[in-house]
Amino acid sequence: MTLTQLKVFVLVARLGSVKGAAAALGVSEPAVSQALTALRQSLGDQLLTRTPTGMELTAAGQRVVGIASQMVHLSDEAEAAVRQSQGAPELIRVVATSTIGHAAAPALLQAFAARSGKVEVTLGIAATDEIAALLHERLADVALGPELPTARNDRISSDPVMRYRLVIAAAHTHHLAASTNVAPRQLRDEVWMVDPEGTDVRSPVGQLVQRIGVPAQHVRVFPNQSAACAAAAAEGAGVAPAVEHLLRRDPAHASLTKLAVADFPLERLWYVSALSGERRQPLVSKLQRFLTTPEAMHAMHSGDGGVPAQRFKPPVYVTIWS
Amino acid sequence: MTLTQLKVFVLVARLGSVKGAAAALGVSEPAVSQALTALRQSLGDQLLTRTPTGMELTAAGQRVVGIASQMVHLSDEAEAAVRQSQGAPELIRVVATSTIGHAAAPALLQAFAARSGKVEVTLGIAATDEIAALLHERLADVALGPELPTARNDRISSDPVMRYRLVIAAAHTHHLAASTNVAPRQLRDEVWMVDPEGTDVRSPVGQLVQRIGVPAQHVRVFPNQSAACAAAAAEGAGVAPAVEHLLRRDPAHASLTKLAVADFPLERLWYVSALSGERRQPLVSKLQRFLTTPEAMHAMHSGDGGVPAQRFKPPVYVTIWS
DNA sequence: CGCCCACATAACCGAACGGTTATCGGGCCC
DNA sequence: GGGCCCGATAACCGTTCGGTTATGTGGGCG
Repeated sequence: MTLTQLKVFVLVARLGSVKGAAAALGVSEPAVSQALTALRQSLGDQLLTRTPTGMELTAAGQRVVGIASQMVHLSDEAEAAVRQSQGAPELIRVVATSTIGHAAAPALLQAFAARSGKVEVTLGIAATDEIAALLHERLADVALGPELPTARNDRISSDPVMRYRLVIAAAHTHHLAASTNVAPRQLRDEVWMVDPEGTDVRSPVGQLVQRIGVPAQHVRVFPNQSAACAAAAAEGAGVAPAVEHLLRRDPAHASLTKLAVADFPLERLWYVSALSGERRQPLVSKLQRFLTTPEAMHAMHSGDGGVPAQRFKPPVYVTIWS
Repeated sequence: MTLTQLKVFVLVARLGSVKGAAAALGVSEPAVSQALTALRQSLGDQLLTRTPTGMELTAAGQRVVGIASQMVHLSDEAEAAVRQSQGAPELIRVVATSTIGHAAAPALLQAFAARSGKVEVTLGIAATDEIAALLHERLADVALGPELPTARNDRISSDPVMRYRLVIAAAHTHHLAASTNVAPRQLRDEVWMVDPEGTDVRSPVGQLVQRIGVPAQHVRVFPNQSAACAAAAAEGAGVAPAVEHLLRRDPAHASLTKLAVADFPLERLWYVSALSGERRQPLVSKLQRFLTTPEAMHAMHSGDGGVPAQRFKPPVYVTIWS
């Protein structure tokens, strides 16, 4: 399997004709035909068959053409990436879960970048179980979020870097606001206002929602925790799980109270995760060390703004529904 | 640039050592070193530089290693795809926007598959502006949804296949339920209960929300239109834009009414889109023809169930936040 | 029937790929 | 300063790749 062979295959599949592909590539017809034969042999399938009306994809060919097309696309992209980053600063690509990614990471990473000199930091948001894949595919260098399960023999290491407390926020007018001892089960019929991480069964909030047995239609998802808190404050009903020290600097803070739910505040840890088996990028270790410094703590509590986070939503995907 | 060169590069980057990579691959050290040199020349960047502690990625190398890793991954995947689909049925991969994907497409595609014999149909959900990319990358064969803008010189053709009417549903107890003439602007302060497509500014509902100027915190997103309608019915407040004929067979139908909003019901069309410049897959044309038949109309109105739709959320991505 | 069109195959060729062994060169460390 | 470790380079070699021209082969169609 060769990139040029793949390129030829994709073109023939598109045009439905060897002749057409040859013309498009400016080479002779047998050249195309041969490239196809070679690919056929190396993959063990005809990929394309002759029909009266042109060339048609086999079942396997249909599956392969999408993959091949992307490989071709990526080879172009690699060249573009090099051209574009000649002399560019060092790059560290951080991915975080929703809560930390919106509320804490921007300020933290800005402080880190400012302190490290010529460094470019990017920040993406993803669900917990996407994060492992992103690290493995080297689409992200390091992740901030809950501890990643070290499933099978994958080589991801998670180290705790920061302690936080999860509280249940609600409006002052909430019917449980005055209670001094709320049982978690009492919250089952509340409307839960959560950020996207709240739908992630591997996050603390997601697990909580699941454990209590909140019905799905009572869970309202907001783009971030701040919006969820604002809604809880505005509507005067419903509960919004929130990170205590982030809540404190939230605009809605004044009109919210923490419910006295048993077991709360919940003590949890944020972890920094990266591929461990291999040589860690120097910047990754540097970031990890930075996150445990008082300077980082201060940056998180004081600042907002900084490196903007965006949903990890690239234009194109690799593997389709499988 | 060769696949084996990329494989070598990724391995060296991981291990931070030429020697280690050579050992891992079971080849001599110069073989690895040379592969690296060749890649360096073809890309025009050092990619990896020697340091006292091992090999370190350059700025360009950092960008390339993720891309290279995926190309290697994809080459494996291509082989797996062939093995897995020897003798498998023909495949047609449909992508649809949220509304049609959940409510109409499953029944339609099931009817199509049943009628066509040995065919495998998969259905994915994506936002309008992801769809064009998915078609271009050949990750989907055909799309159902709104008309796709024929931007630049891209070769996507959109053809109308089905007419539908958009209505504004609300609970019988809604304060505007009895009005016989509601101006759109009156709905600005309502809570809008929408499916994910409602957040897509290129969908009819998204445009409506934007045009009326509904503030973001008044938009509640539900996993599908049926859930949004159920919430509107249950809460007795808020409005849920819905497709009229799909609403008719919705469980919440009995407790909902259509508001008499000016300009409503809105007449719209669903389109089927595919790459046009190239040879169209026979199955795609077949599906397109099928969708205009009375049989398809009947399937959509009667059935639910069928081909299950899932969010287009693969494990791995191609392009990073750029 | 035989022509024609389009893909496949054959035979051939230069260049690149992927591998080897041997040698050079540049930091670290004793 | 002298090893020593590790990567780069040199010289060499067989195989594959990607291309050519020439020659099958097989299915519509006049």
